[in-house]
This record gives sequence, C-alpha cells and structure tokens, in this order.
Amino acid sequence: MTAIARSSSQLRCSKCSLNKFCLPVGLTNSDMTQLEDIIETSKNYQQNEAVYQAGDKFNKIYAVKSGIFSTVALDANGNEHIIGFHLPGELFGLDAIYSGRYISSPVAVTSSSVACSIDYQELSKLATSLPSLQNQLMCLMSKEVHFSHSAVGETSAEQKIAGFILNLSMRYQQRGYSPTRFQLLMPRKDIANYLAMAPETVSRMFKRLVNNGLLTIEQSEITINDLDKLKQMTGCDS
Amino acid sequence: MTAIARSSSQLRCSKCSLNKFCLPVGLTNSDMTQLEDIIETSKNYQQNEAVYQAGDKFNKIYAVKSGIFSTVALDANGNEHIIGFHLPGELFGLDAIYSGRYISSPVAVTSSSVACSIDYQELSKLATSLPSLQNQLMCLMSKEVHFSHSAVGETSAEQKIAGFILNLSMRYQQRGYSPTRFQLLMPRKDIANYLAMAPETVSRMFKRLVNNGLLTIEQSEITINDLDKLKQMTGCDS
DNA sequence: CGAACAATTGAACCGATTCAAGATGCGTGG
DNA sequence: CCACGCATCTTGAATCGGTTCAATTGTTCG
Repeated sequence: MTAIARSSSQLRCSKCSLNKFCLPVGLTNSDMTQLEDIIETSKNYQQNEAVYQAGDKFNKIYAVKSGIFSTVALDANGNEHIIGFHLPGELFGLDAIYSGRYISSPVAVTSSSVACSIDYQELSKLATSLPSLQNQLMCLMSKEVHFSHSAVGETSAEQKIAGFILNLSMRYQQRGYSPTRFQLLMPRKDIANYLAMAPETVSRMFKRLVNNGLLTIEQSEITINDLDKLKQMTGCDS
Repeated sequence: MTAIARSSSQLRCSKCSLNKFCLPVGLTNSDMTQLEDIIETSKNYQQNEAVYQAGDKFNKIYAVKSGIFSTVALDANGNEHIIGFHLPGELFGLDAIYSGRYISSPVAVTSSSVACSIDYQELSKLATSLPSLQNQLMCLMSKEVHFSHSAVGETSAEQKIAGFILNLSMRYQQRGYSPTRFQLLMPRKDIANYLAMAPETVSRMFKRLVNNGLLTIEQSEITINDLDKLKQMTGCDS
C-alpha cells in the first residue's frame, strides 16, 4: 500500500497533506517516496500549545496537517506580534534558515491542530539529488516573499481587512476548499494584532463589509458574497 | 588572472560585488569560478531607468553593483508602491520565481546605477551540483522573508522611520560600509511611499529625530549619533 | 444557570493626513 | 559667477480615521 494518493494533477502525501501548492509538484512517485521517508510522524497540539519557541536552534521545518497555527514574535518591549497564520497544507519555519534560529513561536490557534516536521538537513540533501524538489523549495520561499510584498499598499483599515479575507480565500482555494465559505477560527484580537490595528476596528470593518453585502458572518463561519468587489477594494491585482 | 579577490573571510566576485552576505560563502575557488561564468556583464542605468517591467517573463535575477535601485509595483488602481530599495551587493528579482513573472519594476534611484544579471535556469542548475550554493540561495530567500517579517510591529510613524534608518544602517554595515554614516539618496516621497505614509510626516519625523540628537542630516548625508537609542525605539531586537 | 471571556457599540481623544504656503536646494543659462 | 526657475523639502493649521476607554451585548463552557 502506497501512502501517496495521485489525483488528476497533483500528488498528495498522506502524512502531511503537502500538495502541489505546497511542495511536491513535478516529483515522480519515486521522488515522492524519498521525500516521504524523511517526513517525521505528526503531532497533535492543544490550543495555545507552542510547536517551538522563538530563539530555539533551527533544524526542522513544519507542515500543517489540520487546524491553524499562528506564528508569534516577541519584540524588545515584550509585545507580542503575530507574524502569520498557517492553514492546513502550509509550511512554517522557513524564515529560520537564514539566521539558524527560529524567529517566532508557532502556537496552535485551534485545539487538536496537527503538524508534522521535516529535518531541514535531510530535505536539503535530498533537494541536491532532486532538482525539481530544489526548485519547489525556491518557489515556496519566493511565494512567501511575493505575498509579504502584495500586502504593501493596503493602507486603510478597510483595505487591510478586505485583503486579509481575500488572502485566506485564495489560500483555501489553492488547497481545494471553498474560496467563498470558510471558518474564521482565530479570535478578533489575533486578527487585529496581525494587521496592526485595534480589535474594535476589526469589528467595525467586518460590520461595514457585512452591511455593504460583501460578507455574511455567522458565528465563526464567513461567506464571501461579492468576491470581485472585495478584490477591487484591496487595490491588489492578485 | 583570476577575477576573484579573496579577503580574510570572504570571497568577492569582481563582476558583481557579491560577497558572503549576498551569495558565495562556503564556495571554493573552483565553485566560485563556475558561478562567475554564468554571471552576465553588467549594465549602467540612468536615473529612473527601469531594469525590467512588472509582468515581464522571469528569467534572470539581478545583483546591484553600484547605486541604488527601487522596486516599484503598480496596484489595480494605478497607484505606484515602492516595495523595496536595493543597495550595492544585494539581489532583486527573487520574488518572481514563484509566479514566473516579475511582480515589480526595478528602477535606478541614482544616475549611473549598475547591475548585472544571472540566468536563473543556469544558476538553479549549478546549485544542483554545488550544495553550498543551493544552501546559499535558500539562505538568501529566507533572509528576505525574515526581514519582511521584522518590520511588522512598527506601528507609529516614528518607529517606521527609525526602523528604516536602522535597516539601511545594518545593510551597509554587512557590506563593509559605515553603519552610522551614509547617503540617503532616495527622495523623501519615495521613502514615504515605501513606508506608507505622507512625505510631510517623513520630514517631521526626521526633524524629531534630529532634534532629539539621534541623527544629524546634512544634505543627503545622514549620521546616526545614538544607534542604541534608535534600536530601542523600533522595539525590534535585530 | 451563571461565570468568564470575547465581541460589539458608543464617545472622546490623538496621531497622521491633507491642503496650502513658504523655504531650500539644484541645474540651466545668461 | 550669479540669477532665475523648477523641484524637493519643510512648516503650519484644519480635518479625518483609528485608537482608546468605558459600557453593553453575546458566546462558550464548567
């Protein structure tokens, strides 16, 4: 029994849900097996449990299997800043390659969030023998840079919120989930922290978008009613 | 005659000024020669001249030899956003790997800015045979992600300006220039655009820092008088 | 059911932007 | 070399958006 399920255009690893937008596109089944061999068994995290601490020595990168993780960095004044949210199928820990130490602590947003780890040394070694894997890794890193840039230019609170929703929408779509209906599992204050604004403003902006008919929100579930208008608001072409 | 000058702890390529903080650390002389072979001859750019246009098909990455380049992205509303500034020895174009198209247009800030190009396909191929080069590339990308994150949490205009100055300071230092005295060659409106604030606010914040004795500014030359206090202001540990 | 926490709403306040004016610097040509 | 004109930078005053603080409503869980 192989642990790999091949669907129309993508390979998906049973261990970590990595798919073509995450890692292994262009990899043969044999390549995939090699990759799978170095993926370690996954671990279940409780709500607010940290995967590792900022400052720890870097040796592994992680893939989210289920749930949501947020990466939190502590500044010199002791304030926490949320750097990003990580959805199922996405990786975290890549930003630590440069300095050799993790720069932020990933914590589980939802209870029973699951992630698996990959030893970076082994991954790196494997990439040397698999050019397509090397290319995938470069693409992934490039993507991170790409999206950290695309948020630039969202100046007003309304734009930031619209951009945030759209970003999640796109990422869910890439992983095969609905781009217009998904759970907004992180608390308002975390969204506010991530977008560098007050929680109250997050509330007000959500309300405005709901009042304008662009969104519907019931409990933690969000429905996008007008994707085009939302895109228009952000001013981003993505 | 070799075009490589080896100083105490770093290899430096005569063609593009790449040094250990840019690319080739851990490369042997023989490796370096191979890398050098794929570096194309450099080109001189006039002020405001673009290296390539956003949307162009990606095939090369670029290294700054002298002068400063700024990368400009156009949003859907036709507004220009400056994504970053690139100093001598730094690379640009890496964010295009992901999508296969450049997402921003690099333009020369100063007249007679010089950059050289490297074919990404060839670089990628070379990296397969040189593990240390592959690692370098990953480090570089990771660094970009790292620093795009480190600016998060700079909320007030004062913090943004302090962080901007410190970021330049650190980058100049890494390339062997003075970290406390350098030219601020980009116009105020470009700094303002990059930091998403009004040019008037940039003026006011610079004035405040000068009045507090942290900086001295004469013409385009900036001197940092109190690096520690400046770091303290940003709240960043870097 | 009630307690604790999260989210919303309202009103005063503050910081950054905007608009308008003035100062400074810089290149050009007399 | 100085005078002019344009562009950039600076400064001031009014306005606007977002934050802060306080109170209320809503939600979750023992």
